[in-house]
Amino acid sequence: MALQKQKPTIYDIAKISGASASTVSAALSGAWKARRISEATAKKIQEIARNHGYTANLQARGLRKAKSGLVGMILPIHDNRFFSSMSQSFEAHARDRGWCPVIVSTLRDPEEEIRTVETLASYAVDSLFIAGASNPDAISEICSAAGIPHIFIDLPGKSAPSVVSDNYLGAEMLCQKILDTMPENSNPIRNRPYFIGGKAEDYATSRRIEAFRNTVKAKTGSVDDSQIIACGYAPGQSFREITALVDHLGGLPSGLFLNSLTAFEGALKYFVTLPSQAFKDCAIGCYDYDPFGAFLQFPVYMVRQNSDALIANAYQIIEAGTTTPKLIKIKPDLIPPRTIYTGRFSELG
Amino acid sequence: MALQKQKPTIYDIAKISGASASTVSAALSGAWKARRISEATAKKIQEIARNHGYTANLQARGLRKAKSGLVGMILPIHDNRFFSSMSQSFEAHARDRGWCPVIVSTLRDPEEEIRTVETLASYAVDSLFIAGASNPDAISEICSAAGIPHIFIDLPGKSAPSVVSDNYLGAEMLCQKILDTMPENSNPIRNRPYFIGGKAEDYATSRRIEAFRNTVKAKTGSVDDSQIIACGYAPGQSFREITALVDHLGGLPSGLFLNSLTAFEGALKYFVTLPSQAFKDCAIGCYDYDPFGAFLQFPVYMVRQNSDALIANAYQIIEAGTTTPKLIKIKPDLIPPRTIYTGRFSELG
DNA sequence: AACAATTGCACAATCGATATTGCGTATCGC
DNA sequence: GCGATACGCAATATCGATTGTGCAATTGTT
Repeated sequence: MALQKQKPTIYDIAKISGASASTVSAALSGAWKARRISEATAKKIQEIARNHGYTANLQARGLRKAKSGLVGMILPIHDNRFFSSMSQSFEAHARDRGWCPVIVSTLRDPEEEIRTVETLASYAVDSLFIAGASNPDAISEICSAAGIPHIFIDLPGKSAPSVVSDNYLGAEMLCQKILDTMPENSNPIRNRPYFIGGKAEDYATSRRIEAFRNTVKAKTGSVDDSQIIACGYAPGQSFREITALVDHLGGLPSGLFLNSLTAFEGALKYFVTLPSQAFKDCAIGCYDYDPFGAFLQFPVYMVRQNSDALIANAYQIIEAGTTTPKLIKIKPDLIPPRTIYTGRFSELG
Repeated sequence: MALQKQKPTIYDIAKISGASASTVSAALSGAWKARRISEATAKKIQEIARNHGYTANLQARGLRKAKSGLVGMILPIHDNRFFSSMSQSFEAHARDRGWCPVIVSTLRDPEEEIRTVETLASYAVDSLFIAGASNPDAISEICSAAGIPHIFIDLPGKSAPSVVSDNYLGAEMLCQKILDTMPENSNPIRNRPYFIGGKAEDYATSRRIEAFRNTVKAKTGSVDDSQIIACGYAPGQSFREITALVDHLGGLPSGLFLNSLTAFEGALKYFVTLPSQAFKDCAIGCYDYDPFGAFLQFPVYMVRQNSDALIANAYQIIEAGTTTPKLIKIKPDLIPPRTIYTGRFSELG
């Protein structure tokens, strides 16, 4: 058991089989035909390798081939339905291609982003998927310098291809629903929808804010800056902002556009302090989908970004070898209240 | 820009600085003091390296040192609050130590598990955290053969240390709450709690089933096997089982112990087809916590496993160098309905 | 039978870093 | 003033795989 016999290398297998290391390598890598190794020799070596539990040292291979077999993805946070379902898709596609996925979250910290990209570059990831970065250009530069094909998900990079959700469309649909279902409120400052969460500088959020503005303006004639509270993504922030808002308005506004699941979580943290009927006069929508969010004590329209389509398209582009800027938009879906979408992994888990 | 100058290596830096590669290595790795390189030389080399954008090739380093700087974790699925918050903790702890986290999900497929562990071993991960594996012994064997320190999370391994949730205690607390809040039902086969989800063979589930049995028996005098429906973790499964159950009982039972968030999701998919008042006469509890699950149209008691404590303890054990079997139990928390726990990352996201 | 072509494989260089060894020079002790 | 340390660094082997090259032995050609 505890025999510290190291893992066998091609040299061990070579010794045992009587062949040379290069022959072993060829036999095991599948290159034996091209290298004119006889089938008998190849089979024999493969058999011996199997019996001795040989597995390749992927660091050595990676060093030699200047490739690693790793595909990297960076995202803001794991602990979120949107991103974790992206992880799931990312992994499934990687697996299909025999690659090993490395998913790292950067907590939306620009420095952490850079550090992470550099680390992944040092491990020679063969390509990098970047979701929700705050400084795409700096990342592109590092990747380009290291010769790493990369692609941006859900934010357009200036110097690499991108696959984004159609944030304008999604926000427009959601906003329209909020406006349509918004109850009349006698208090004018409460009788209008509010946008909560996200960072105005972020591409996705900026598109959504634009849609919010336009849609609300078209319906109600005007939008005040105070209706847009881009307080970041953290639950703690939105909790504080909503608390303050309700305090200021003297109650919930008649419409709430929650810009992310995390913002929604923060809102929820406040909502639980309210009596149940408090939600009667507020139409609530959330950009991003969570099955549990779809069945709360109040109806919620949610926008489900098609994370699998985002990822699938990104893989296609990467595999096609495209490195020039290019923008693909994926249409999100508006999910009505009480709709449980369990996705392509509903038979797993 | 597009100058295909490869990333500089220590040899490039050596040439530029006039020093030898080994000196460059020492200067950059921080080992220069121990290797009696003068501070002046070291500083000069570091400066040059910085100016030329040198970063170490971690594959080469890994090959040479027979270490990779990678820490692996395998888990069943990303797209789940319990596991994704484990990922978040796992990563944070890895970062604190300067390690690079590699998190891979195996979809509870035993073969995939083995393949994944072998792949990670081939990349020479320095240690491996195994959460929710279906065949711990096989994994242990591979790791031991490869000399990889490993630890099991939430299931006890026979040949390596483990950190587990106190599943019995958690299930007991949850079950007690369900029994306490369970409404009286005139129909005897509906007037009892049902346990839904999970695999009876799995350690965690088996402990929970035991607690369920004992607690229910203590309260009601008996438990029938039909009350325990360990139909797996997939939402699709629990959806079908609950549909069939309600069909068979002629309505919801008076208590439901949902054994995982995924089982809960499946239940939800059925619940949305029911009228709102259907839940009045059913006490529902879920093992595992989701903030959105805490505020549904019906009250739900949830058990929050302390994923951060699980991970933190696991890191401690790994760092202490413990490789012998050992079992640490972490107490889970019972979270009442309408309680939004946003965790240690509530200021992020 | 002489020569060419093919087959089957071994040898050695290489990837980029680290670790061991050793050599010349400066400093020290007495 | 001469050997003993200490110092500062270069050379070199090494990690385990891949790959270009070359050399026998076999097969084929006329």
